[in-house]
Amino acid sequence: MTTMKEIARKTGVSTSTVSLVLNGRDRGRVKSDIAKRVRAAAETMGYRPNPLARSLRTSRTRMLGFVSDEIATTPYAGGIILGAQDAARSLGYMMLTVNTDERFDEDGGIAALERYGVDGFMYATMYHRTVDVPRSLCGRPLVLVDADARNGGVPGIVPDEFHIGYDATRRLVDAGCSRIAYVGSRDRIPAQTGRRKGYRQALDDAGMPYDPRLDVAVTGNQPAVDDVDSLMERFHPDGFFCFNDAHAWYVYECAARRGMRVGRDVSVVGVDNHRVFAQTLAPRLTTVALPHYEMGFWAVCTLVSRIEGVAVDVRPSAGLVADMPQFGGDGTVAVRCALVEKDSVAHRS
Amino acid sequence: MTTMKEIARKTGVSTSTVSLVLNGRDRGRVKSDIAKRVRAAAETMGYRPNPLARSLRTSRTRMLGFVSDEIATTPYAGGIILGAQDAARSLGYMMLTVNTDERFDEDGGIAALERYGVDGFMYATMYHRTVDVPRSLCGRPLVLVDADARNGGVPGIVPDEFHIGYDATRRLVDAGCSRIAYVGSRDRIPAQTGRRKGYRQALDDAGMPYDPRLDVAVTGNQPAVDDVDSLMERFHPDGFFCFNDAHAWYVYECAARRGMRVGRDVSVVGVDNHRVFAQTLAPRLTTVALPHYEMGFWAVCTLVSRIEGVAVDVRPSAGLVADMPQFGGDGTVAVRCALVEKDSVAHRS
DNA sequence: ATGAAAGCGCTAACAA
DNA sequence: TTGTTAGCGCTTTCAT
Repeated sequence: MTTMKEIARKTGVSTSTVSLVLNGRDRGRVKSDIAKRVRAAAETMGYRPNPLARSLRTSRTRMLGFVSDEIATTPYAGGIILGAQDAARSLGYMMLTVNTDERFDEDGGIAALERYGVDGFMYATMYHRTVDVPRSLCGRPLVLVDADARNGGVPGIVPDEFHIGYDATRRLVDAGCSRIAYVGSRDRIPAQTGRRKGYRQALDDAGMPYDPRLDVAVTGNQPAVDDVDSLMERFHPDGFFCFNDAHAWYVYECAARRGMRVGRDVSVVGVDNHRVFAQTLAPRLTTVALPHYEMGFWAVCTLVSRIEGVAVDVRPSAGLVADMPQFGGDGTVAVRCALVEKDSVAHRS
Repeated sequence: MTTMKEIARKTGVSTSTVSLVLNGRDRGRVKSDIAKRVRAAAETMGYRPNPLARSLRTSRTRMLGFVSDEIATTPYAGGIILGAQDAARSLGYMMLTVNTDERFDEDGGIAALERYGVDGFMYATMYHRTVDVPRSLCGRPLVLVDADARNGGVPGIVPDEFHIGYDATRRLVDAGCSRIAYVGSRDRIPAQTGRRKGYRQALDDAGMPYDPRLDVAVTGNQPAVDDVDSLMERFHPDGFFCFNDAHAWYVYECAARRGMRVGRDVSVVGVDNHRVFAQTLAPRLTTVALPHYEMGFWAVCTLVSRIEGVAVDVRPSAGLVADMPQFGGDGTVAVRCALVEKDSVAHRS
């Protein structure tokens, strides 16, 4: 590991000068040819600053704490972490990840992060829900991911549930469906209430009647299949907006049982909660992609811009971006989700 | 933040003494009542060591680098990270996570980790496969997770693919199935070859004939469904061992189409690759649980024991453990996977 | 425009 | 048994 001292010796200047130059604070303080020599030496010697040593003086570590509550076993997390990491790397930050089991040791992990001197925190939940922000996080730079703070006042990012419901339903409307069902969740979470609102609004905007019998909320597994089965049996929907891909599976199953095919006899749009469904299991499922990656990315950008007190300007790698909100906003912001077209929607216009 | 200096001042001793005491190296070097006073002061003042400052002297950070290749968007990762984190916390380590996009910037992230002074590395792939270990990792303490090193010589942990196939098939044999099919993958990866071997061995041990027509490898989506459909149509298997849960879905779909029910008319055992399937989608699916959590946990334990040169002894939190291998071994080790019983196996003995 | 010196919190020789 | 001193790599006054 090359140190500033070594560069100083080699260049015949003092470490202070090296420090100034290498931190880009040499404008009008160091003669430009000296600066050049220093930079050259640093380059050839492969100098890389030691962030830990630096932090001892500055008490800034360029490390970010990522606190999440991956309850036991969750498949959702990936994208968020990925997005956060990409942003962190672009901005020269490192992510320390910690998971709190919520009930016990909620602050243990946070305290550890603090000892390691992280510059700020992200608190992420693995599905969109309302949380009590741990008190140990109050006062520190903090951004919420996929979570609403019960007491408000904390910047954060969540999917735009309303538009998920709206766009999905709209897609079915555009395809010419005339009896569009919503297969929702029985949990009272923002995702359910928001998506359902979007569903109803889309119907309304399309001048289609809202039929409460087509608006179901299911739970469990066998019961859910039974409910969907009975929905099909009695009311013959020709389009289904499904709370998530698991719910969509019920429709696939029931359709298969009665000799119908999704994309031919019925149309289905589902929220791609588990991601894998759209990729491996049911490529034929038209999905609304949750913006996990984008949320992670946005969170880091926002956090860093607060830490450094300046706007940051990096963009996620192309192709992964759904619809990024502006950075740096206060309060919670919602990302619009992308509709990913597959062929599970029959066109009958 | 309380520092040693403050404790020293308050206690009327030198910081060296404080350091000795607080690091537990005071046996026979510091009078026990002084030690007691120091410890008491540390306690009441809420002293917590500053790991960064310490690392400047010791060049040991108690930070571990977790390098993974979450290709764009993977649902598998969660468990590994979770297990690794739990182990790390028990052992007083912190995890820095970084993802390498493999093609570009493979070493960028690793170099960053190195600058931050991690004590060791984990290199994890998000499905069991053979990898070239990045050269930048050579010579450093390193443990592979869910990966085989192409050139060998690196300790690591992978699932016991053979036993996955063996146990799953055995389960179907025990249930009285007489025509057991294997719905495999067309990828030539350890998971496929290993599981298939286990399948054949289990048949053999049960004295059942191996029928190559029941041993299929599918790919794609529609083609896969078609293949399974034709398998059912022509050879009427009564038991299916499926490469993973996505493959199992094909069986569900085809069964539904012909009015058959899994768990009644046919039996299915699948590998729970995506985890979510077993939980949400198909609780009726009897699954072999991949030991992601366990692998992460084991990896950290092994890594730490190599770093510190001593055996570590922590156990994962109960209820999550399939079958942990012993710690500290050299070379790659395989974890036996747990079979999770659901009711997708019909008993017809 | 440059350098000397102090110090961030901690550890480890070496003295005493 | 305890304290003094030096220094890890870096930043930052303050002299020069």
